Amino acid sequence: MKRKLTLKLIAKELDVSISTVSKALRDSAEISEDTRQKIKAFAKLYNYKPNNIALSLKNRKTRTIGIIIPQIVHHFFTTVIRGIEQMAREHNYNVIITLSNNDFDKEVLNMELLANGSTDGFIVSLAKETLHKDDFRHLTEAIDQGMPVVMFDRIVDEIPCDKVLIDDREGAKMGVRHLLKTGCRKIAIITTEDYVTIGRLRTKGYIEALESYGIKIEKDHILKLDNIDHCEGECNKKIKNFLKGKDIDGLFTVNELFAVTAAKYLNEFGKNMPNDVSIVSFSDGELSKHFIPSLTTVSQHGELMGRKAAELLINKLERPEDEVEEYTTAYIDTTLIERESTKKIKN
Amino acid sequence: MKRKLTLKLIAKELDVSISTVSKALRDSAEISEDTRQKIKAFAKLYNYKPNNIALSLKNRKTRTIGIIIPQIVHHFFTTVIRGIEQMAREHNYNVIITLSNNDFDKEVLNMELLANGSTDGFIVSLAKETLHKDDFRHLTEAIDQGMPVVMFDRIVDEIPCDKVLIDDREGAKMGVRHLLKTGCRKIAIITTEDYVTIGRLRTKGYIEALESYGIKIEKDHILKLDNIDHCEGECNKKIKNFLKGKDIDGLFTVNELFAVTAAKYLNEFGKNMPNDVSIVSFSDGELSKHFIPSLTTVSQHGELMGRKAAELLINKLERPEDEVEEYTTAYIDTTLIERESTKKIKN
DNA sequence: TTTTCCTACGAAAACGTTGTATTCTTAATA
DNA sequence: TATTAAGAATACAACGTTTTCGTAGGAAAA
Repeated sequence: MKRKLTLKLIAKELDVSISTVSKALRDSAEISEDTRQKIKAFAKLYNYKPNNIALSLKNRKTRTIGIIIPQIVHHFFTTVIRGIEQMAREHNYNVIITLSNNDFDKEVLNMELLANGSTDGFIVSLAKETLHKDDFRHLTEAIDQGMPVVMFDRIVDEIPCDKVLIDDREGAKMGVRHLLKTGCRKIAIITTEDYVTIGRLRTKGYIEALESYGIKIEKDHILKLDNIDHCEGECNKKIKNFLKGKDIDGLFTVNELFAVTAAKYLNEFGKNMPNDVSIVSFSDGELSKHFIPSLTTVSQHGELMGRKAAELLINKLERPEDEVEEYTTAYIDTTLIERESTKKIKN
Repeated sequence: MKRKLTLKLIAKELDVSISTVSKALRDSAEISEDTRQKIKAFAKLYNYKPNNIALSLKNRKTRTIGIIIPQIVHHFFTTVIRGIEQMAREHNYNVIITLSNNDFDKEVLNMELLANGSTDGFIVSLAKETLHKDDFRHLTEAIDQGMPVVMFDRIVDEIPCDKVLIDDREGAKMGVRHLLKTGCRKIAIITTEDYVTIGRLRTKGYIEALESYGIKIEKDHILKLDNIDHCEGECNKKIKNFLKGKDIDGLFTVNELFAVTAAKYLNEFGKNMPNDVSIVSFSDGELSKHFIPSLTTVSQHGELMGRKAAELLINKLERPEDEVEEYTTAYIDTTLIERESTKKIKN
């Protein structure tokens, strides 16, 4: 349990000053070849590594990116994290992840904690409760203090900062259009209440797609659920009731979970997929891929979002002091991944 | 873009010394009631928060736990992280997560990086490549330097440190026994090569369960695959060939992915689950829950593992200097979660 | 011999804290 | 009146770096 090696210890050991050691290790020309070699050899032998914390303090830079997300047991978020991590690593940044559990207070706490010197900037996806509460002081405060912030996925328009989004409206439109192209005309949607931005936008895309085909929107073809991340008990029941005896030939859902839950009940009702009912789901994940039938999805490319978010943040962190403030909103393209839950398009 | 408030700034503003400010804020009796109130009011007004980095440097403690895992897009690992995060938060610790991508070099790099003052200790699940290479110098080095290390799930016995495991052998035994109890007698297993500890142990459990029922082990009932985390292309083919025309009535797999992949082919071969073939899979996740039929699984309670790992680490971090070194290996119980892919036990 | 200029190193400050030691008042005691 | 005690504030060192500035000593130039 020996103490970590520091410049001071090396200096004492080799009987030179701390400055000399520091300079030698950084290959300063001020130090003679001899001394430099001696010091470097010693440092290497005993595996000296500069202390990160001390460096952070000195440079007032941590080279650390803070991520604040609602939850981690969630395929989409993990892919985003993977993207962020990649990009960060490529630029020699570290990553700290904190979870808000969709809780407003915890989100605020996490931000304060990370803002106290631990990170140089944030990548945030807002907690459901925060969106609901419409209280963003913690964000504006961080920004005011000069902390660059990048929001992704669950964002709020008013905050002046970089944003990374997918075009939820376009994505949903593409998904629903695919159902239309394969011949579906009675298409239902399972989505979220409107205060969840992504749910609202995806619903909008659904509506626009139908309208572009001149199809009237039926209110009872739309099911809005409370939560976008879980679906248990009550939620299951709502989906079951919604589908029971409904005369539809297509279903669009804003996430995988709603899709597989719906599929389960459709199965029970003796419907065949894709022949009786075709399904397209937003969010491409493990469930869609391995479900039987495998689900056609609108992939949101979380990894790319993560990479983009990290890129924007790093740009901000490394821009020259005097550069003018400018905020970007980047859109990541969605892709339709065709699988077994939809019919082939006829030529 | 105003500068962050520091003790120094407050001191200048209120025309007192830095020490006075520090003491006032920490409610030292040395400072008069008057001054104390004045300083605290000012600090509160301008939302002063002590700088974490400076504190870390001063205390030579970061109150940060480093997590090093092979990958994050993985349900089990995310549940473990959630557990660690919970426990950490409860004890006022932060969490830094780094990914090795199952790459030995990256694992070493991450450890070195985090060891340079960023964290007080590690929670590690080893990269596949590390296990394969059998090179653990980075671990022993960290431990030698006084960094507490806790390993979980993908561990190696020789390293002296705390460990959190599930009893893979027992868990597999329980799963296979369940198949036996529901009447299966011709049970196959899809597992990994033996150098993956968890695969080896689960295979062992499978064998022991069969032996306890006096059933002979058939070599061609055992399929060993290379990778435990992915299953694509080549791997799919192997599973398909393995199952094709095989006369079995039960199947045990060491993870969900193998299970659903197998289920897909069994479906294709016209087998009904659970009537023709029953399936039990290790690792309880989203796939098992939502698959049709939903899968009976051996749940490994990742969250509990995470909590336990964090608890062990925090204990080490906060034990008195002179306490004797002692290493614990904690076992987290597995649970059988009965679903639709197995038959009911007859009374 | 004196001055100038390198070379090779060291001292010290700074980053933001905290805790120990010290100083300076003022009031109480002998 | 001189001494002491307390109360209230400050100085300083330390955590581990980097960097600016300073300087000793010797060689070259005048």
